[in-house]
Amino acid sequence: MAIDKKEHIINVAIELFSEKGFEGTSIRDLAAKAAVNVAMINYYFGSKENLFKAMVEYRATYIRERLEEITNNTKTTEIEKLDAIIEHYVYRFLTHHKYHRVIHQELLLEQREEIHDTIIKVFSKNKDIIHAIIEKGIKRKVFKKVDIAFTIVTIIGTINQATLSRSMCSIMMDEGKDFDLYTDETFRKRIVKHLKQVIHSHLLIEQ
Amino acid sequence: MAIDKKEHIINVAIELFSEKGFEGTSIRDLAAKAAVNVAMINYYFGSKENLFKAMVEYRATYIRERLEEITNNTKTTEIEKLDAIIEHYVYRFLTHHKYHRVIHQELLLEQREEIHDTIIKVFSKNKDIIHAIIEKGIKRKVFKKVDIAFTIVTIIGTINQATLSRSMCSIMMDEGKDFDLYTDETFRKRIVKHLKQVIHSHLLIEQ
DNA sequence: GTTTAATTCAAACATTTGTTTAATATTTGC
DNA sequence: GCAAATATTAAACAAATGTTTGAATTAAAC
Repeated sequence: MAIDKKEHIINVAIELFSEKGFEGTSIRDLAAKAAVNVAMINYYFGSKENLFKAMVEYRATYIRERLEEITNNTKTTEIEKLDAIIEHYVYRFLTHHKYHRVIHQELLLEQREEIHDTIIKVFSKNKDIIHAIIEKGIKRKVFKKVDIAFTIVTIIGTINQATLSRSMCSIMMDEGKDFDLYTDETFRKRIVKHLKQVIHSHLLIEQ
Repeated sequence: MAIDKKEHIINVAIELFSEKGFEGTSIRDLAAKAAVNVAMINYYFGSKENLFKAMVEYRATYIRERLEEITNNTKTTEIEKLDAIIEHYVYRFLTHHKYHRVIHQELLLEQREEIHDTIIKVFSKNKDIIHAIIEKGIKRKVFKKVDIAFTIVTIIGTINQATLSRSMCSIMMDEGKDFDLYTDETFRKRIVKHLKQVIHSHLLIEQ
């Protein structure tokens, strides 16, 4: 019962923080939208900042499992692994775009140290996994000797740029305001296709 | 005299908004850091939001001029134009990273409609310029038939990802906290080299 | 069914917020 | 050098902020 309510508050927090930012969202906004009393948030989480922490940790490592699954599959080549990673990242960023927007904002602001560190740690581990795959591809001479760090920057940066801002996306796609990128299947496939193409021609020695 | 002071306040605003966000920065913080009376900000700009507007417009079109210069140069090929654009963007994002961080944040939040529209319009025009160059390259059959919109997303996304967050960058580069990416020349050259490489192999038909 | 613990609530708390005021100081135009 | 406009200030304003309180309600334990 209590857990359900906590989860409900966290989900409302994701919604509001992603729209208005952490400082832009008041406890009263939050309580109203979650249909609970203002005092409940402090009762459950202790403080607004602790709610934020709980929110961040709520989904912190949910990408990792899939990344490790992909890495540990011995039947796939390096480029197939990267393809799978691209597909998974795009899918996750689109379905959980609000959560990722909050995380992204906090990463930029570097205000709340503890939260920032949590995000950094999660990201760092995921980076290492991708790094290892590209490194192996280079060693096996199926990949060119590229700048691995920036190759990852391009993958994540492209996905972030395409999914984080609705209006930015509308401009890019020359789409109207009614177009919902977060549920549009052809849009998702278009990012994936493009990004795979970029990474393939960037990495593969012969194509 | 008045203009100098206005400019000074705007520069302090860029500094603080980029660190703490718009809602996270109080007029009193701002006044203290700018060493002016709190009332001066409303005296000069009317309101906190108007200061924000003034700040956004302050440098709104400063990239455009160079973009048009690059386009209008009849002696360069399409790929040379793109190379010049990449160099310029990276340079500008690094030297004015605080301003760009503020703009980026506002683009994500979509809170203040008027400001958001200004940013969108500026960005949209710049996009059109780059779009036209790639389109011409495709027509002239020196470029592959790529997804133009997402190619621009990759360019801007890579630069954003590499320059917007200091800590994100530190992870990526495996550098310590003392490393200052915004002034490091070899870092700048490394982004440019990587991004040119990515775009070349993505676009050019024979290399 | 009573006692104990957990939950919910409206109200109050002390700060902080953006903004305005009205008095004072400074600069400008002549 | 004087009048009018501009700039600067400390103080006050009302509204909003995160948090706490203490009583009331509900659930759990025995």
